[in-house]
Amino acid sequence: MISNKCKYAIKALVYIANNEQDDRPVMTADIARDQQIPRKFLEIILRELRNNRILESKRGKDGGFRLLRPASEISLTEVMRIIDGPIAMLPCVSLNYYRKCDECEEESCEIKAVFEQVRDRTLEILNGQTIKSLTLPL
Amino acid sequence: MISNKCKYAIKALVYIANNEQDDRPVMTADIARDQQIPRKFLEIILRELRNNRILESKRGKDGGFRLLRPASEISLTEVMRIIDGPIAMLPCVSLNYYRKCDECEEESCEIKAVFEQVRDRTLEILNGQTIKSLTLPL
DNA sequence: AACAAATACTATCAAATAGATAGGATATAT
DNA sequence: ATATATCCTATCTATTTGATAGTATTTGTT
Repeated sequence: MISNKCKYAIKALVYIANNEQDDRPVMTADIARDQQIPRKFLEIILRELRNNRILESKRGKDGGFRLLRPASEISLTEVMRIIDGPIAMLPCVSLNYYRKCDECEEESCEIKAVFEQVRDRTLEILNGQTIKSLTLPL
Repeated sequence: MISNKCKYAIKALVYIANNEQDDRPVMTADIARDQQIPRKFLEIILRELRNNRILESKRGKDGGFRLLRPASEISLTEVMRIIDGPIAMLPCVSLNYYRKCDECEEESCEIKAVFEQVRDRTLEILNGQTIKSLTLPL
């Protein structure tokens, strides 16, 4: 399962992508209202995405958030890794958050291979998706 | 990520399958020692698997656990669902633990389709795996 | 009957994570 | 100046994760 936080992050980014026709940044309050995301929680998420160079922010009146890159260059996996960490089902099989298991030697691990397969199939799908590909068609 | 508990459950079942040549049940203490799983925690896991009709137990001297069915008829997904619950990445996309999202209408959900794909590819792999297929070749 | 050895059960417990909320500081357009 | 937005810090509750302790019960053996 991905966390609610991660789901909110993805939905917020898609919302921003869908509403960036003019050059005014998108406000937290608008996203929160339209996507039914708790406003203060969303603030934290958007700031985290900004700290990770997915968004840029503008403070003060007429402030808000804008994508720092084209939506087509923000992959779903990148967002998921920022918010939730590993995508793989086992730490010892994670590409970006690898951690050795305490209790088993990997050479003799019976279950590692299966979860490597799951990881590969999952990434095939998720790597192909970007914020752009999740937006509404024009 | 699957939980440690789930990883332990799978490893314990594979261990039991690998050690059931004679008809003596396999003891918690042996599994815990050989697989480096905390013993008391393992007790809880094995009891849970017994309550879910994966294992049968025998108490008292020479007691222990045995598979209730052939290893080839215990799928990996069944075990994972017992211990960890849903396999899907979103509740609204889970086959066995479906739950509607609070904040969005599914017809207009932008991210549902992707996670349905991930679910299908994941299940293709995991459904094909059984405790038998994870055991050591003879 | 006594004993040893195994699971069954109940009750906790600590740490981490999830999912937020509150309140004030700071920046900016008008 | 003022209104409005993000920024930041602190806090909070509930749940989950991962586990431990201690006792009850069952069973095979002597």
